[in-house]
Amino acid sequence: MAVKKKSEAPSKKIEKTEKSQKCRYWLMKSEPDVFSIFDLEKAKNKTTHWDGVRNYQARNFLRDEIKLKDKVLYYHSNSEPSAIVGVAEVVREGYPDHTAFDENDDHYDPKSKKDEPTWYMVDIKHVETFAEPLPLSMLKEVPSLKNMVLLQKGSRLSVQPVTEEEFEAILKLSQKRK
DNA sequence: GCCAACGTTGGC
DNA sequence: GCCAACGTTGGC
Repeated sequence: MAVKKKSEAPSKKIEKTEKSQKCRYWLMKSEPDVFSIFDLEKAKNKTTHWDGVRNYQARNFLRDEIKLKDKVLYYHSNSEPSAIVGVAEVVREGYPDHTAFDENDDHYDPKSKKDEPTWYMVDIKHVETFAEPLPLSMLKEVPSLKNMVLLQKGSRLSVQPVTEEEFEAILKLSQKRK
């Protein structure tokens, strides 16, 4: 090729001074009949796009707040039992949810235009599946989790924030159950 | 399958 | 802008 190769940067010291932006934590719900954590494990690169969210509050998180490397608790809703079943990681930040443009898709939304999309999604990659799911009934018994969005009465946000403390407490619970 | 809690739509 | 009617979510 005629293109001249750019010379390497003279030094790599940037890496050391690079600030490690603290990651945030989220919980995403999925009905296991539709897409379970096992489906995520089996997916190509163990990765999927989180399409089909049609709620504005959740959309705002997907579009504006969820960043690369953020950790995600994977929750099985409408399940027996409903439970947190594992962890995933964000590998692509918010971009338009193309299923909204597809007339044949269940989540088609004629109001969403390609040049001004209403709905967004992120890509997440499987990190771990808990040895034992952590059922809702059990989470409700844990004092340090009482403020979790998931556990609030009437809460049905399918993409919701989780505090670092809550996230750590849940990992610990999972360790204990092994 | 029931139903409470939410979110959205649309008439006024 | 109000609010009734309707549709959806999701636990049980």
